[in-house]
Amino acid sequence: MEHAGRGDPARTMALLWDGLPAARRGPRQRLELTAVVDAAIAEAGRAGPAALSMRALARALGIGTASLYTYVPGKAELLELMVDRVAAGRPLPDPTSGWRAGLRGVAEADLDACRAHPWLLRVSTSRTVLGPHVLARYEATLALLHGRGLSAADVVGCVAAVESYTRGAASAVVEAEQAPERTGGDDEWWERQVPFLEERMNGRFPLLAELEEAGAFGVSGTALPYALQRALDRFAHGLDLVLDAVAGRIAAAGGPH
Amino acid sequence: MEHAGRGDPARTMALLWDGLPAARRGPRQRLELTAVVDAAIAEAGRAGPAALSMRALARALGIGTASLYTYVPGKAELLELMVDRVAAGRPLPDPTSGWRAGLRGVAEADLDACRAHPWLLRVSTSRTVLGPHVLARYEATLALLHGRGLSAADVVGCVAAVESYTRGAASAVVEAEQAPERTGGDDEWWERQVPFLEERMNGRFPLLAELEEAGAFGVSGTALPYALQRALDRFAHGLDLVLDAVAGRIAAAGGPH
DNA sequence: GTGAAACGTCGTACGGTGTTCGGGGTTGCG
DNA sequence: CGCAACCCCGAACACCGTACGACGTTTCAC
Repeated sequence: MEHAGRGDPARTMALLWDGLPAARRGPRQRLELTAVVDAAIAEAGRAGPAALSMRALARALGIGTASLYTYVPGKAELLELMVDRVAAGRPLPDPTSGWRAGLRGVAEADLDACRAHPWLLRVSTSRTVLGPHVLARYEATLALLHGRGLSAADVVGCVAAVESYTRGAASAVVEAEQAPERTGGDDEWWERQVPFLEERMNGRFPLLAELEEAGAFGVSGTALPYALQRALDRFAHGLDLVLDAVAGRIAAAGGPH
Repeated sequence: MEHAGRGDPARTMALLWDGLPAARRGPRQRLELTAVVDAAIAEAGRAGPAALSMRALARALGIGTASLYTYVPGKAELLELMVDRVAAGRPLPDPTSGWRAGLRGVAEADLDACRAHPWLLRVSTSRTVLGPHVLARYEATLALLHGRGLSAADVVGCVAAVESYTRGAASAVVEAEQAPERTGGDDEWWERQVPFLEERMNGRFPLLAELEEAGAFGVSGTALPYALQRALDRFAHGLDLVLDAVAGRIAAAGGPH
């Protein structure tokens, strides 16, 4: 349903790299492929990640539902096109300001993209969307770590680790961000849980209680809802941790830092 | 749809901690709540993560679809119960063999659980499922890092970072594992992509080509499909990286390692 | 210039989803 | 013993992604 990479790879690759084939016979298509993809992105953003119904998309474009399938083989392929298009919108990392700032920038840009387009987290990662913009970003990210003494496998491995961390932490952020929309109240949910929780876990989890007492679950500000601010704090904290680990590998390899 | 935490928190918490309320009037329910949850887990595992339809679950249990709603307010709450039940099946980390082995064990147990129950990755993380078994696992995981000189915030932050990494890397593994089931062939997909890819990216991504030449995309074995083995290799490599970072924090804090 | 093949369009239909409603049957308290 | 409370469930609602086939348009080959 929400998975990509399902259809004919040849057709998908052709759409990603070349767009719609020029038709020879018959009436011209009323729309450009980019218009379909852009409208899909807008529609998915508006409707939340329950996401994008082909009917609603067709309505927004002013065409019949079935006509969508002349532009795109199916929803899976459309999602792949959307992923590559979003990747096109993010800036490439700047190699002049150092690998650490660059890698942090990539992770933060990915987080921003996931917050703006929550459906990104629902499409496949293993069968990477092999579109031109996705690959260009990957190439530029690898370049940040290239030539610092790391082995080729380590370069790829470190980038993959940062990406995995980003994906996991970003999904926590996105879920925190969307949660209030589902139940209404901002922190209301937590507050309503508290009495039940305290009653049940009364004394059964001493370490949790101790850490809570020590402020381990506090957040850095109150402007945002608690759950969101906590997820953002954790994203930053964990990203530093992962980048420290990469720094350790580079230092061990003896390359320029 | 696949999100948890939607219904009445009181009802959900009561189900998680106390099970079904004892009925006073009317016929007894034919099933136990645990039977419903276990059947749901089995059904979701069998049907893949497209996952669990209330109709199919009711059929497997030999009851009408609507009857399910007398046990559980909705699908979201059922998913929460399933999460807590799966957590109950995983062993708690062993504190005697050191924090590193313990934390690795938690991450690997989480990976195993995600591979066995792919729908785990589709339920919310931010609004944690506050069930007894989930909390017990969290408490035991925090205990691995407690008393090693880290601040309370660092203990929580490091555990959160490992969890985020695990979630991201595990979703790559699970997607690699499920991908073949969707298109049939094991590595067939990659092989079919190659000719298109080489044609399009011809010379546009020199670093990618160089790293590929250097074997950066090789895998540690050929027994498993390529994409899955690569995801597993990356999981292990990145986990070491993250654990190194935690070790660095512990060393900097001067606590017992 | 004309016929026919190829193509875009889209109303309709199919099989699926989660959930609600209302009535009928069963149980157990007072 | 009566009646209120409860479980059960067939049917229906409002959606979803996608396939089919009729219809109108366009363009190429002759």
